[in-house]
Amino acid sequence: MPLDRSIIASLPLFEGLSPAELDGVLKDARAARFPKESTIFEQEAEVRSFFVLLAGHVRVVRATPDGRQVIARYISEGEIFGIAAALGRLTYPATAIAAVDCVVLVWPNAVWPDLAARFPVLSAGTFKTVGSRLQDAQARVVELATEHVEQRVANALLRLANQTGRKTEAGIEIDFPIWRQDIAEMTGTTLHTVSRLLSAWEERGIVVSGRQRVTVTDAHRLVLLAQHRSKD
Amino acid sequence: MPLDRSIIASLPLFEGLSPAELDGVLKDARAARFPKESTIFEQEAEVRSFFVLLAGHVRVVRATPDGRQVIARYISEGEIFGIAAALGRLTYPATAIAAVDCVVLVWPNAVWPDLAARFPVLSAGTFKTVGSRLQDAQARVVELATEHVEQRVANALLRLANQTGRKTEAGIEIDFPIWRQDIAEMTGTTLHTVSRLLSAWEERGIVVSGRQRVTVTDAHRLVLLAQHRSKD
DNA sequence: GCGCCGGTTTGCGCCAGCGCAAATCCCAAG
DNA sequence: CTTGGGATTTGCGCTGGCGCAAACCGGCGC
Repeated sequence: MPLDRSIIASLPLFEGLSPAELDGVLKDARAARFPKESTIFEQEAEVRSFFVLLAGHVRVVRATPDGRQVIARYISEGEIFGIAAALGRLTYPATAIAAVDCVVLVWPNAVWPDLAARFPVLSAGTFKTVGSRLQDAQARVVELATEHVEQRVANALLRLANQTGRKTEAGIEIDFPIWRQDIAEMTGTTLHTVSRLLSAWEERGIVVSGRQRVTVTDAHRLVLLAQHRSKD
Repeated sequence: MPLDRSIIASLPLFEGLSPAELDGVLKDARAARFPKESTIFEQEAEVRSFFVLLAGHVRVVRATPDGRQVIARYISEGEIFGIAAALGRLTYPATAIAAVDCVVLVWPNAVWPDLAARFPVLSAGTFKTVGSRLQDAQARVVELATEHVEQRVANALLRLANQTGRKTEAGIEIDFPIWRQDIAEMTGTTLHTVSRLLSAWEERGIVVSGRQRVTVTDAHRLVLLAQHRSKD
């Protein structure tokens, strides 16, 4: 396993583990590569593993019975995901797809109880991750329930820019291929509406976008759009 | 503390604890009564305690910066809530209000790490609870993103009926006072639309409703409404 | 260089559901 | 019994945003 141990050791999740302990944690793990657009695990499939993302970006998608789908979140480097087992589930609630070529650590889910018991740091860190996902999900519920499409799309772009933005001379570019349909599935709208919004924003100099690419050039005005109250 | 220990012992959360262990868990708890419509904890307030609901129903509400609010969930008897501390938060992300007169157990949040370490059953149970809340929240995201108001309201009523329904001769009655505005805040719509829907459903014999009261008389047809695809 | 294919843009018509406003109803206090 | 106020119902007009369809565009393979 030619993995850089020091990079792994520096992940927040493993903070506070001694090198020996880290060895113990990693003993049961294997590294795996997932090429762009390949499936890491599938919704409804039996839970066999949990994962830590070392490099790349992962898209987590929930499909509805009638074939529509919603992007639950993007996983960034260093995050733990696929932890359905720890939450007492037998099947994955969503599908995970590599948005770009990815490197992940994989543990068989059976080792979780042991790891969690031996390394409270891990358990607490996972609690924290789950907690922030819960916050996140509930914030999105509020957003979907109270805000207009324009605000939601603005918010989604801002979140992406914050989470995975790469600074370029033009502005903050979202660091993986994303197309209109994706943004629509993050915000509960249609690719048509997203396209219209991006076009309008591009005209006003707030974003620059093209095929599978979005760059936020004026984050400040985008924030204003995101906060815009219908009653002001 | 004139609390019926056996009732507490029978809660799923405490399953698997010996009577002695249960004593240890309860040693740090105190019981408290919250009258109808009183606030148990407030959004943004510093986290001081976590709670288990012994009797009653609690409404958990998130307020938006512009004064609108969204009902995150109703807590039923036996559930743990206000566990922001376990999730690494310093303030509560929402406000909890007693929907009816309530009895709760209260722990100072400082005892959580100790309890979690000493009683893995508690920790795992809380993980499970948080996991199911996360599922729930993400399911609501999908619902809000893909379904129409009619389906969302139908789903909300079905969830309430399942979670807290009381069988009467007329059908399944929701067991606490709930008004149109509440249902609107659970589903991201307005009380007007909810009222129109309930009126229409009442005409068709699917529900009976009145002031602060809803009874589902034909759950089967309500399920059909909830599942109705726009393209059928 | 050309054509194809999938992503993107844009126009157009429509309607679900919101906002406003008024009427009505029902409980509870007096 | 009467009255007041909050909950609920209902009508009406308007519009945000969807669905459909067509045009457009840019990269890639041949």
